[in-house]
Amino acid sequence: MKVSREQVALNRERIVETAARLFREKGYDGIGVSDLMKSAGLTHGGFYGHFASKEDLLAEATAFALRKSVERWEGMLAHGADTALERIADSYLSPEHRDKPELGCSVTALGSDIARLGDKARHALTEGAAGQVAVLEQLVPGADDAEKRQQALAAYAAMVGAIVLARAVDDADLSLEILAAAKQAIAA
Amino acid sequence: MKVSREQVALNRERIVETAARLFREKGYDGIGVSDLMKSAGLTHGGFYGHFASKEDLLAEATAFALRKSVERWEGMLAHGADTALERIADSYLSPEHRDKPELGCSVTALGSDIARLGDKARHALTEGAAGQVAVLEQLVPGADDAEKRQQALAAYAAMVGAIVLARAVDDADLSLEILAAAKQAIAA
DNA sequence: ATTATCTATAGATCTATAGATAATGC
DNA sequence: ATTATCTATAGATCTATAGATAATGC
Repeated sequence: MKVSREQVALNRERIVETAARLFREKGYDGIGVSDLMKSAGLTHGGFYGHFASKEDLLAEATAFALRKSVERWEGMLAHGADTALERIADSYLSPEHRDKPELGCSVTALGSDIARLGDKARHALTEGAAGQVAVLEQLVPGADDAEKRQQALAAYAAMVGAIVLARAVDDADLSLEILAAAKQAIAA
Repeated sequence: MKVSREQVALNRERIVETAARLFREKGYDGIGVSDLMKSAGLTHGGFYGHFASKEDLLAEATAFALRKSVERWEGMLAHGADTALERIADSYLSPEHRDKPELGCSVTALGSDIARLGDKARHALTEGAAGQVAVLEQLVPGADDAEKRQQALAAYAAMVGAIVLARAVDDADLSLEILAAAKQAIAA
C-alpha cells in the first residue's frame, strides 16, 4: 500500500485542507482523527505517519486557513485601496461568512478553543491575525501610523466579535443587526 | 442517602454554579459530567436526577453566568451614568478579565461552542447578550435611539472580539495592544 | 413510602500505537 | 530494502442508565 513521494505530499496536503474545513465547522473536539482521515479518503492508522498529534494538525490547519484569509484580503487591497476597506468589511460581515464557518475566519470559528490549547496552534493564529491587521492598517483612517494601528486593531476586534455573536444568537433579526452595526462602525 | 428538599435545591444550584465556572474555563467538551459533579461535591450518577442532559446544564449555566454579568453592568450603570461606559469598558477589556475566563463573559468563553450546540444554550446566550446591549444603549453617544442602538451593538462586538483575540494570541504585547485599542474605540 | 444520591456498568466514543501489507525507488 | 498506508487494538475516556441504599417527610 505504499504510494509515490508525490502522492504522499498530496495526501498530507489533503489532510491539512480537510482538517482546516472540519475543525472550523465542528470545532476541535467535534471531529475525531478517524472521521477526519475518512473525509480525506484515508484510514486513521496512517495519520501518525504525517503528524505527531491531533494538536499539531490543528496548528497546521489553522496556519493554512489563515494564510488563505490573509491572501484574500491582500488581493482585495491590490484590487483598489480606496474601496478595499468597504469590500473587506462587506464580505467579512456578510450572512454568507456567518453561515459558512468551515470556509471562514479561523479566529471566529476556533478562537476560544485555540486559547485553551497548545502553543503551536496559538502561534499560527497569532501570525494569521497579525497578517489581517497589517492589511487593515493600510486602509483605515488615521492621522498617523499609531492611530491607524489602533483603528485597525479595533476594527478587527469588532469584526471578529460580530461574527461570533451573529453565529451564536438564535434571533435572526438580531444577528443581521449585529452584522450591520459592525459594518457601519468600520466602513460607514 | 436521601437529603432534605432544601439540600436538593442547594445541590442543584451548586451544580449550576460549578458548571458555569468549569465550562467557561475548560470549554463544553473540556469537562465531563463526572469531574463536574466531583467538583460540586457529588457523584456523577446523581446528575441525571437534576438535569436531562449535559447540554441542558450548559444552557442553565450560561443563563446563570450571563444573568450575573448583566447585573454587574446594571450595577455599574446605577452607580453613575456619566462614567459607566468607561468603567464597563475598563473592566471588560482588562487583563484580569482576559486571564479569568472562568469568571468572565460567557460569550467570549463559549460563543463558538454554543453556536454549534443546542437551541437552549443559544437562547440563554441570546438573552444574556441582549441584556448587555440594553445597558450599553443607555450609555453610548448617538443623536437618536437608532444610532445609540447601532453604537451599542458595535461596541459590544468590539469588546467580545477583543477578549477572544487577546486570549488566543501568544504575544503578550499584542494582547495588551488589542485591549487598549478596543477601549480607545469605545470610551476614548 | 418516597426519593436523592450512591455504586457499578453499558455502550460508544476517543487518541495513539503495533505490526502486516504491498508498492516505490534505490 | 524501504516505507506509506492498512487493519486491529490498547487503554482511557465519555454520556447515560440501572438498581441499591439510606434518610426524609407524610
